Amino acid sequence: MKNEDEPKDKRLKGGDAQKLTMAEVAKYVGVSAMTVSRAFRQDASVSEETRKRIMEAVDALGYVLDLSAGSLSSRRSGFIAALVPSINNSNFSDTARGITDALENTGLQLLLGYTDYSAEKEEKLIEAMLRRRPEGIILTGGSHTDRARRMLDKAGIPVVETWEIPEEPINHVVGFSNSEAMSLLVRSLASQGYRKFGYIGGTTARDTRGSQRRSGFLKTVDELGLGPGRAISFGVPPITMEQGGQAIVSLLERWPDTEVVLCVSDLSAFGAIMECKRRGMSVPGDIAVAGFGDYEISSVCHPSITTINVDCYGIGRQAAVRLLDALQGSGEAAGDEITLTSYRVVLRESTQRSAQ
Amino acid sequence: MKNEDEPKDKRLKGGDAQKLTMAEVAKYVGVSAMTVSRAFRQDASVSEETRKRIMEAVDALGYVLDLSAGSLSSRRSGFIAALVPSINNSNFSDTARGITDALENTGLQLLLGYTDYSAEKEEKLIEAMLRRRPEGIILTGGSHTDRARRMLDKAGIPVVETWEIPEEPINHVVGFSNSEAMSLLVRSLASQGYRKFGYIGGTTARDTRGSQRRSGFLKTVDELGLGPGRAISFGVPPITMEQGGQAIVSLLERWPDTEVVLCVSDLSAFGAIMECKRRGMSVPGDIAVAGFGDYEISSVCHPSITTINVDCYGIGRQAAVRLLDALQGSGEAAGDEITLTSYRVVLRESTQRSAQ
DNA sequence: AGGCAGGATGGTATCGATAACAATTCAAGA
DNA sequence: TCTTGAATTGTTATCGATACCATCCTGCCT
Repeated sequence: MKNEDEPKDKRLKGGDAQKLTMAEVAKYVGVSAMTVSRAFRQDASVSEETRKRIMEAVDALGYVLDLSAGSLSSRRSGFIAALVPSINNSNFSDTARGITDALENTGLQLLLGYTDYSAEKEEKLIEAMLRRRPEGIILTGGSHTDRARRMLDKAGIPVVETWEIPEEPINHVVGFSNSEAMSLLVRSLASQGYRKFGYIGGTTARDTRGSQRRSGFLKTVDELGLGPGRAISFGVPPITMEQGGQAIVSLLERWPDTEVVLCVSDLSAFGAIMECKRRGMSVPGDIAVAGFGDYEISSVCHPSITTINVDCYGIGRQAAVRLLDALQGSGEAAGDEITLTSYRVVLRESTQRSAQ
Repeated sequence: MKNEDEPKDKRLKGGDAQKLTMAEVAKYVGVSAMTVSRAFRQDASVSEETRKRIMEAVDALGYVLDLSAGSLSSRRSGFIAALVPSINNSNFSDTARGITDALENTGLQLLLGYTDYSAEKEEKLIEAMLRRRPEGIILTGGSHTDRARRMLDKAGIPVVETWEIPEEPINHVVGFSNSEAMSLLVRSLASQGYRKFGYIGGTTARDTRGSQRRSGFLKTVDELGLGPGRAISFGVPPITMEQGGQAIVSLLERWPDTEVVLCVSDLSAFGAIMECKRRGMSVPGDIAVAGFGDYEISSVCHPSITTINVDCYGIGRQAAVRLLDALQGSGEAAGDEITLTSYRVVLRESTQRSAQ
């Protein structure tokens, strides 16, 4: 009764076999489609022997599970959406990596988008993502359009905002205060004896983390009684290394006696340092420079660059864990939490005071 | 007890509205679900007036289209899958950006995965992606497991391999010969007068592009009669800047008279240069260094780094265009094509021969 | 006037898997 | 021996949108 003499040699040809469905696998094995479906999950109750036979058939036929059908009936898309400003920025791609890694073996897949630092683009992306019915969504920053907030609210899925502490969080938060982190860097350098502080970075509303770092800088310089901070702005994000170089030139033209320059990110700091060297200035001899983010480049660069180390990977990882928690124990712990991630000052050569 | 029933401002207040369906929008407007469905497409025949009313209702109710349902019945997932070795590498994230940009306004969404330079991980990812029934798939490189090839073949969707020219292409190819590109760089530097060439990079099977560059180097040095090339290997990809620094130290210990060192990528070249400077050596005075990939860092660095510029963004963009072509004119031009992308030598300070 | 093209809209049957529940088997305990 | 229930498998009804075809209506041509 188990002899199936149907021809089964027309596989490996692609195209025609594409319409292979679970029911056909079931028929091939001699069970119901439901049993095949169960064989694909780990928790389901299927006898080892049946599962083995099914999996052999799956292999022989080259069947691939169709999740889009499955997610419709189970009402679980298996997606987590995440939006970052840019994937070219290694800080954010580290975060994306953290998310992906945390999602491993959960059956959830990451749907990644980049907003290009634009709230409008973010709004569009959020809508595009929600159309896929993600089970949760991770955002960068706390600045969103009204419509975006409404859509997120209505979607009824957990939301995690990352990389900063929004004034009005939507739901969960995993991040740190960019302003305080920058403040810490200022104080740290002040305690090394630096007095005349310059800053390179934008004020644009596009990059709220950048703005927060800037205001942290200005506030702290003020608090320390070190006169008004000297700040230079340049183009819109994403910031380039080259712009850092241009900016430090203007800054030093305007305030030649500046002792140390803090930059919104390591990338601009690197650009600034390289431009200085190109012009024959010594760093930190003539001018000290610090960055933010502790990119790989900063430890390798000569001089190595003083910076704030941020746990980019951990932000992603923890954001995903928050989401998973919210999805599992949905009944319990409905509280929106703020998870603070660590940062620390990394003093390196670029701000070393020469012994004198 | 009544109070207990009250919702305590729980986050999921949109929960009830979540089950909002197209049929309900239709009822609200007084049309059929089919008409609502049509209103969401641009080509469909719906009167302007009806569409306006529907869209107002969509807005008022906060309805969001459900693509997972749509893709099941239309049998078009709206996904394109792309696998890159790493998203932390800006060369590949540029490619991802190229793909995303080319997909804009096509109604297709990018499903991105990273293989971590592992064929096994690639195989798993391919399966995970195929479960979402992507309409096309973009891979990096031409080295895949047998099972991966079988799955791709059976999937019956267009495949584009990128970043190199595989010996046995699956389908479409968008890339360039890494070996020839490296060869061009060698010849170019030889014509500047360099004679003693060193190379930094791995031989690992994980990074086929790296291996190709290496063999291109060795072959060309040999062809030019410049003795056997001096090659140093180091750890597994993803290569770090720091490893570049370590590698050049070993290389110069072993072959102190080396005149110029070529690196598998700009990142290791940068690390090598910085390490030299740290040790008080001048680049290019004492040793010349060149990279591959023309990362942002190379033009900003001091000294700026000689490299091969690769059209990373264009690779992504063209790969996506190939895919779109294959999807549209599926009847015509079934031929698998190889699209060559451009590369060029960029001579910079790091290999400048001093006038003497 | 009649007829007909073509735009606008509705009705129904899917798409492929899974939830929910029913049915069956088999083993162990009363 | 009968009962009970856990383990395994089957049946049916969806999930929510869209393909496909039918219908209705308007306006224009001969």
